[in-house]
Amino acid sequence: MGKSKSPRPTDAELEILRVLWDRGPSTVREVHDKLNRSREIGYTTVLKLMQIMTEKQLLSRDESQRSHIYKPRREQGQTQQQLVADLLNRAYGGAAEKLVMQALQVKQVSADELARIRQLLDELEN
Amino acid sequence: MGKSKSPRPTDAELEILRVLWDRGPSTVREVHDKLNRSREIGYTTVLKLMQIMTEKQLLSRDESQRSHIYKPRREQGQTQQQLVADLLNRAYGGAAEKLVMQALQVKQVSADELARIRQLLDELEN
DNA sequence: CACAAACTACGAAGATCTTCGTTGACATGT
DNA sequence: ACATGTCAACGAAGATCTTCGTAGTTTGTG
Repeated sequence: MGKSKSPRPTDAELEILRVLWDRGPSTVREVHDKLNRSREIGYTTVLKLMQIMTEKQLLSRDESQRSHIYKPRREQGQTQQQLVADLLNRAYGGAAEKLVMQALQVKQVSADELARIRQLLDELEN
Repeated sequence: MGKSKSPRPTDAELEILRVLWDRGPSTVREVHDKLNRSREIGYTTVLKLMQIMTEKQLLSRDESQRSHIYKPRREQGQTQQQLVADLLNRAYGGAAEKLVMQALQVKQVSADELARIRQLLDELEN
């Protein structure tokens, strides 16, 4: 045993991942500045979270500088895919069609985007 | 204070909701029997969860019989929609297209289902 | 050099989630 | 009417999440 597979990121963790996806590899300071613009949160809170995420293997960090530089360990798409697969199983019993339907109804999707989805449907047809 | 809006169901709560969606209104015993088939879980654990869910307004119950009968307070679709909207915001920054794409790639979708999705796309075009 | 600023590490508090044991009320069969 | 089984209520333990204060270290500046 030993190897625990990487767990689903929590809400706060996902907030941090989103910043890193957006900015690329960043220091705690940078992440905190970004988050702090939308909500009040202490610097050490972010630091602690990022340390824990590193333990959990959600992030890796470069410690060669005094200000460590963090980045996600898995690709954005990979994490998102895991999350959507998870929701699919937990809430839809695996019925992807239903999930897709509801996602499309929740949010306005542009004509361009609809077109790209159609294209994907065509590819899936084979 | 007082009126809190109904929170996102937790994992264990969602398990219970799925049983109720499946079976319709049910007693704790019935829900427990169903859950217990797939994993080991105590009767009072399920009872407690369902009591809490009732407090949280996720369920309502009929107490006229000795064995109370529980049912979800919101429609299945409404809850699912809330969950998918939530994931959309938390993990995709609202980009429904991306979520849809990844959902389709995660799970095999039949030709029938693809057709129905196409139809929805057509409707959304207007 | 000495002081201030910025950084990491650590511990701990409070909230929420999940789990179950215990208790007391009620029902059923003999 | 008593023994057995079923039920709801409650409390509490242990896990995880989120938050931040404090302490100690390194860097930069006068």
